[in-house]
Amino acid sequence: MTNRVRRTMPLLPISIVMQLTELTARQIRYYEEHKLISPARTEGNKRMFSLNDVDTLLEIKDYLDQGLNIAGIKKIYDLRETPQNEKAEPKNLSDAELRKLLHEELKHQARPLEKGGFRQGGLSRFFN
Amino acid sequence: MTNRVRRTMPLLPISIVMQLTELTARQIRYYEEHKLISPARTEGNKRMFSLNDVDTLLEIKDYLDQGLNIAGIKKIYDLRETPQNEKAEPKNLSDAELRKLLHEELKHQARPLEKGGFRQGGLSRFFN
DNA sequence: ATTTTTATGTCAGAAAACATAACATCTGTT
DNA sequence: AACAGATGTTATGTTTTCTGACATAAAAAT
Repeated sequence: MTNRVRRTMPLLPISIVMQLTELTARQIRYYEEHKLISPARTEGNKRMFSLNDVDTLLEIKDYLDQGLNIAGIKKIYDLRETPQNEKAEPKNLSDAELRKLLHEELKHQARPLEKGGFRQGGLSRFFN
Repeated sequence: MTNRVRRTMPLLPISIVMQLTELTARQIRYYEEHKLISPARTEGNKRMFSLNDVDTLLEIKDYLDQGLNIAGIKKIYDLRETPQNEKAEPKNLSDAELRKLLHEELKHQARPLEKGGFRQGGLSRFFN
């Protein structure tokens, strides 16, 4: 009878997002503070999250498990959101930074293998 | 990247459901009081609604617009949830009651024609 | 034509959920 | 050892939601 939720619609309070992601409120707010997500706000200033936000949070968890730090994850997202002019100028992100990022990632190559047991990516667990 | 939300999962606070359905909290609680919906509760007793609940509420709105009353809508839902043994015994719902229901509905046949402007059914508006 | 019932509005008081901010702690890096 | 990053914890204030009571307009019953 119904379809796909408009994934950007701010529907979920932080308590639900905590359950869905198994993150603490502290963590979620910290990631927002560092611009990894930007949940909407109610008139009364309460955060309201979209399904996209939840997806992003699950990704962040993954990246952190893989040894990346917040700065690294941030850079990855900044790159994504800037397909810009077909890979125009290298922008203001130095090669040094990118190399460091890559290095960081390689260092931790022996990854923990999904402690949750299963994680087929994103929100698939909650959908059908 | 993602799919269909597990429609029975209690995800939404009443404020969001109000927006989604354009019902007041009073109305939503009243319909619950009359067993048309049964939203989950948090530990702290706050209502949490599933997408199915939202669908149901939109249906209720429609039925009310069509002149049905709460009792009538309730009966319809009770019938639905009782496909039971392939239409076993007529149960405890008398023919008289059913005739009354039908009559009720016919009386109001000249329906208002969707004041909202558009309503293609269910949550489709919020999905893609 | 009254009286009753329905569906909803509104208000009050209490409790839950959430907000921000500060300080604490652990871990890995310099 | 000192520091920075990520998160835990606690305190305090605001928003949201709860239940319950009373009010009311429209519909139904008498």
